[in-house]
Amino acid sequence: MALDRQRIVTEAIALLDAEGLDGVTTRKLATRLGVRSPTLYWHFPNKAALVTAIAEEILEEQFPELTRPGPEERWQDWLSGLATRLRRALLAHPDGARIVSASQLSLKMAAISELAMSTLMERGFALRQARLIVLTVERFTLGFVLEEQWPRPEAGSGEDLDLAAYGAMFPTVMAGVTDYFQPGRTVDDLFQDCLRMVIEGPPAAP
Amino acid sequence: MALDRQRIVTEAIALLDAEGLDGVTTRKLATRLGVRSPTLYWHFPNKAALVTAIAEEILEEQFPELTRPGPEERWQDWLSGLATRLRRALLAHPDGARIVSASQLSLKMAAISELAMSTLMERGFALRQARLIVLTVERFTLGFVLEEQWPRPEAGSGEDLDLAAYGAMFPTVMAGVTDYFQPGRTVDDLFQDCLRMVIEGPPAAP
DNA sequence: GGGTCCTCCCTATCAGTGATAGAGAGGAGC
DNA sequence: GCTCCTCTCTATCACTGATAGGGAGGACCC
Repeated sequence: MALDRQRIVTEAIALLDAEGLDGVTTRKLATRLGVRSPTLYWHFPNKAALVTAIAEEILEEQFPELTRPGPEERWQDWLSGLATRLRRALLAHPDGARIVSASQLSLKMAAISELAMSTLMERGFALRQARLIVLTVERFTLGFVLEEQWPRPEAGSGEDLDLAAYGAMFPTVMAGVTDYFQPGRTVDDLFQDCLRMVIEGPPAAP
Repeated sequence: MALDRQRIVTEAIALLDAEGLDGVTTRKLATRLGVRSPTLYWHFPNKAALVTAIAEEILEEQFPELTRPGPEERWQDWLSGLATRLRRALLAHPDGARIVSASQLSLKMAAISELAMSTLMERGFALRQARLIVLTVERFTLGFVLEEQWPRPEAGSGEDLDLAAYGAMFPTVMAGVTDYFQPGRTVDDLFQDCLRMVIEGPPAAP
């Protein structure tokens, strides 16, 4: 099987799923491809370019095509769905947010921005407003998933002890966390609630 | 001069300022301190702990003390100021956002959250609402600066060419950028505008 | 005073990383 | 048949974070 960019990226993502971003080394990837590591440098100028290609692929998986809202659909709901798909893309692979945030000038990301901004303008927003809204939603989503994705589950160590001390020092934060995740709520709900605040606005100030 | 954590962190930040996060290696840092690199491992268990300490120091610089709003101050203005200080902290050193986002369980960050949430609750917000607002503002700010801070200015290469192609593919995005940075506007204004949207709510939907 | 422990820094060394130089196999096209 | 081009190889670099284990020197106790 010939070695081309697409096959390299596909295998890189498999390796990423297995070992996380830090596990994606040129040697391990080459071994998986039945090849020696310098070979990769014929297809990619350096590792950063490879990571960028991975980022594009991750986005592509979740956005095979970009669709505008239906005529009856509220722009708020449509934009919220777009952000949710973006988050899903970032969550679909370990360190997804780190990877996408490290990839500069992503074409797919730009295409998403283009779609969102032009859609908002069709709905009557001025250029500047459209840009503000889209930028805010995108960067919030990235920041959210970045923190959400941090601690690769490596349980075992003294976790409760830290949590107890933490709760003593920051009672309100602690109360907020435990209050929030009470019945069947998940981080997904948290994201949706925050996203709604960004898009629809915060609750009336008391 | 005795070597202690504080002196190591101070010198690490000087090195960070000079060479960026990737330039902060144990050897370079040790050389600056007049010491050999394994010595650092007596003071820090590993490099991640060092980076976390750097993150705490970066936040500490900008938040030597945490102050609540005055009785007449709108919570929106106070919270906006808090986020602005957070952004300033992240921007004060190269890769600041990367560093802080990579540091897990930052105590200073938790202290900031605690202050913000309890302040909002004093102003009448329910626990859950306070948490949503604070979380959203924090993660948005992190995401914003993370992207803002990306391209370490390394000009020279074919930059205009890319921009031209970019503009052809994504006209609305391009128009938004050029429209925005017209007269004396800067990224600071962009951040403030986005932040206002998060805190005060988006403009009335057309 | 003498012994013992602890703190702090050292030398030597490891495995692993991204990356480059330069050789060579093998097919395409003239 | 020759030449070029595409692709992969071996060999090697400079560096990285990290560990093992030794030793100087002060603190502290008998």
